[in-house]
Amino acid sequence: MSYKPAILEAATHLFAEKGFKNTSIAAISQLSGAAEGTLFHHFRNKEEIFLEVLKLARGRIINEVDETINTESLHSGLEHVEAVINTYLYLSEKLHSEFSLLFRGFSYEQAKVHEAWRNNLESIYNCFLNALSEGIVIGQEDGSIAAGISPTKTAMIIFAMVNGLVRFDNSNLFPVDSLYYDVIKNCRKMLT
Amino acid sequence: MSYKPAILEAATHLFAEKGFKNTSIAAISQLSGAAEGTLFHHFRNKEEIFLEVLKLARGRIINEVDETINTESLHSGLEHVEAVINTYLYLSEKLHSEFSLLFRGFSYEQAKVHEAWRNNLESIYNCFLNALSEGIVIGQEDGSIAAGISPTKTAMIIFAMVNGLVRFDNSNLFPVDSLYYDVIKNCRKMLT
DNA sequence: ACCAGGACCGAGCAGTCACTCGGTTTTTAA
DNA sequence: TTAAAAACCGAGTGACTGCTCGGTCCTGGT
Repeated sequence: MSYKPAILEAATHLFAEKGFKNTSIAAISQLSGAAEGTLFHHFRNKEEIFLEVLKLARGRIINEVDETINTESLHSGLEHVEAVINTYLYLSEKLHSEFSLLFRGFSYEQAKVHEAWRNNLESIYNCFLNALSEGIVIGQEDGSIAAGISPTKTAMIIFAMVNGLVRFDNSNLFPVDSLYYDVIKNCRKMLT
Repeated sequence: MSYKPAILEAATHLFAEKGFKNTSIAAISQLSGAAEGTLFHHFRNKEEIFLEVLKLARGRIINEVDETINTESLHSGLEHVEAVINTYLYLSEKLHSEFSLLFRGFSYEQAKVHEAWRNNLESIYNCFLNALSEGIVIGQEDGSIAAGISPTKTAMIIFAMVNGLVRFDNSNLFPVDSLYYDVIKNCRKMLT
């Protein structure tokens, strides 16, 4: 057996809670049970640990999205869009740590230096954005969504809304559990 | 003359770009031109510098909001809401660094330790949230906004949307300049 | 002219950090 | 059974951190 999975699990939680700089190798070592030297046996440096954590999170999130959306039987484009939103809200609770990683800001500078980090984050965002705009296109074909609106622009706006709310909740700024129904309701207003 | 303003200005930019932990006293000293010792003559420690930076940002933002909204002549609640949104979009560019500070996540843990930090952030958010829900209430009285909706809930949803978009832009994730008109349009759909 | 007090300085301190390295233990495969 | 490989260990290292402290410089009031 190897400590690698335990290290990644511990690192996921610590990076999510405290951020990259605020998480020390010593802390990951302690939480995972592996000695500090062992961390550097499995990973070249701290940044590589973070990259692997991001990859893992991306895999988990995208996997769940594909599964949830493809499993459900959707009868219209509007239902498709609503399913994506519900999935996002559902996953933000189920994969709390992974979403916290998403929400930790990566400034322009950091992203330029660590392009690999940003690529992982972007592909998670794009997964949802694409699913939303696909749903809108389908909806415009079957008539469940108004024809005049731009799929990509509206997808971005809806995503910003849902993402913004989840972020409030995730960072304990405002409680938003009671708003989930209102979100769907308002999206319907925007789309029909 | 005192280095205090220069220190706060330098700290604002560095904290906004790199975050608290990633900004060193040495860096603030270098950018401001003041010696390291001088920083600790004006401030007790690094955390106090950050707190003063937050206070300054809050003052600037809230001041601008009051000015902009009170100056404009608004004929309906709907116009009031739209003015708040436009102000937010406008300020996010004008006070770019200050907004970056807003967007840097403060996890539950950090916020518990540094309650004063969170209070400043919350009061900025509440400034916009209150302005939005006030506008909705006014709009429901004068008939420009539908009666059925909840002011506080809808204010939160609209704010999440606008805030989410600005955050995308601010952290260079997606360019959203072309979406500003669509934001207003979609808000109108939600409110009428 | 003098002095008190605030502004300013930067070498130095103790602590923390990511990371290395020489070594032991465990696993794997022949 | 044995030997190579992989996993693991933790004391040690140098770079960096926030912060202190003894001192100089500048300014305004008398």
